[in-house]
Amino acid sequence: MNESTVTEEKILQAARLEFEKKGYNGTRMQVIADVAGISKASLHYHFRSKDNLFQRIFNDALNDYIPLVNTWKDDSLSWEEKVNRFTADLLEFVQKGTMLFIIREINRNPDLLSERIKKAKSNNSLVTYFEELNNTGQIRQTDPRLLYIFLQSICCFPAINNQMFRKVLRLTDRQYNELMEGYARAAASFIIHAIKK
Amino acid sequence: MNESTVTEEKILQAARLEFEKKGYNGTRMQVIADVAGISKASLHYHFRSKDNLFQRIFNDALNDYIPLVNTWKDDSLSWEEKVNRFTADLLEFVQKGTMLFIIREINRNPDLLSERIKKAKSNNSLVTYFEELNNTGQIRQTDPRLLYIFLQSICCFPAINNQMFRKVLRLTDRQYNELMEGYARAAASFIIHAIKK
DNA sequence: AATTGGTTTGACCAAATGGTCAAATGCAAA
DNA sequence: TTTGCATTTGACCATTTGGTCAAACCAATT
Repeated sequence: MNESTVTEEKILQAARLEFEKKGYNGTRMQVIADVAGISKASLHYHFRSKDNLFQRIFNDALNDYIPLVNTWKDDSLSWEEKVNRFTADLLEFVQKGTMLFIIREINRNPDLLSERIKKAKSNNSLVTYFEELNNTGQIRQTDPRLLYIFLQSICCFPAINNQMFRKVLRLTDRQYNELMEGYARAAASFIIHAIKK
Repeated sequence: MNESTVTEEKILQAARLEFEKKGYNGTRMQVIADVAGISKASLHYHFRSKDNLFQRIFNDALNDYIPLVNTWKDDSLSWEEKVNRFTADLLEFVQKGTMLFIIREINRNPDLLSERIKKAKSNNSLVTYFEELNNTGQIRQTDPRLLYIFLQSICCFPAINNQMFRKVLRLTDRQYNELMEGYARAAASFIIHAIKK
């Protein structure tokens, strides 16, 4: 890893931190430079502009997220086990705090998604999978698209809304962490009960 | 309604629009003034500062949201009917787009919630209600706090993440609206199946 | 008509902010 | 040692932005 790559790595790390915490509009190039331990001029040398740097960070985030939704085929697990694995995987990702970042920025500028989705695989594999379960009568008849939304909602929302949940439920950080400890399992169980015959 | 109140109403409406769409950091006082059809100086005459105006808008939003969670006692509906009403009420609110605003700003500055929650009623009425259902064995044993999170997630997340859902599910605006038409009922049904014995 | 008091505004200000540039620095090859 | 090239940086710039202020405006009262 040459010297330039090291600097750029430091920049990307700092930028990820700042953009995810403060959002595009709340982020200052000077702060990114400070956190990375370099000058603002150097920052602009490596990444031409704020938009440029942001694009990079945002795409990296999407790249971490999008593949998560495609873990439904290519193995012999039962659908219950697949739900278990999906909630576990998604919750682990979502806990990093990247989800609110993605949603916030997509909402600021919907075009951020448009290009990306166009070149994605043909169809949502979760939807296809549950359509099949529906057709073969293995689950209670449910619109697979709604199922997709329910799963995503239950997994993603707690991480996005944790400040509110913490306070409304009057939990200390410790108590909240304890509660979320078993969240993936509880969520999977909730979902499975909701759709099994 | 005197002349001054009219102006302030115009300002509040414009400010709500801007703050909800762009967030605190993305909002410009000049734009609020333009949308309200007055000068920036006049805007500052009525609301001392950006923070001041924002506080007002944010508190109004919270005031619309918080009471929604307390519709669980004081009537003779069955718990299934209460779930139905809750999802319907919450979804109606959430459709207005205020939810992402609230979450985004709380995340920017967690203190926005702290003061408010302290002077709220003693305990979350949904949690109390489902605790009772648990104790009297009317539903499948489930941590009522998790239940609270599940309900909120299923109702709130679609409105927050609609850009993503729309595109990932490859739906036109028309198709998406059709899908969301029956969302409240489908969500309630999903939840009821998940916890009934 | 003159006075008064609330309201509105154009002009202006200071600070913040993304971005540029020429000069300096360091380092490897010749 | 010198040359050449990538990297770094302090100084600087133009624009944006929240906020101020004195002067103008206007409706009601005297």
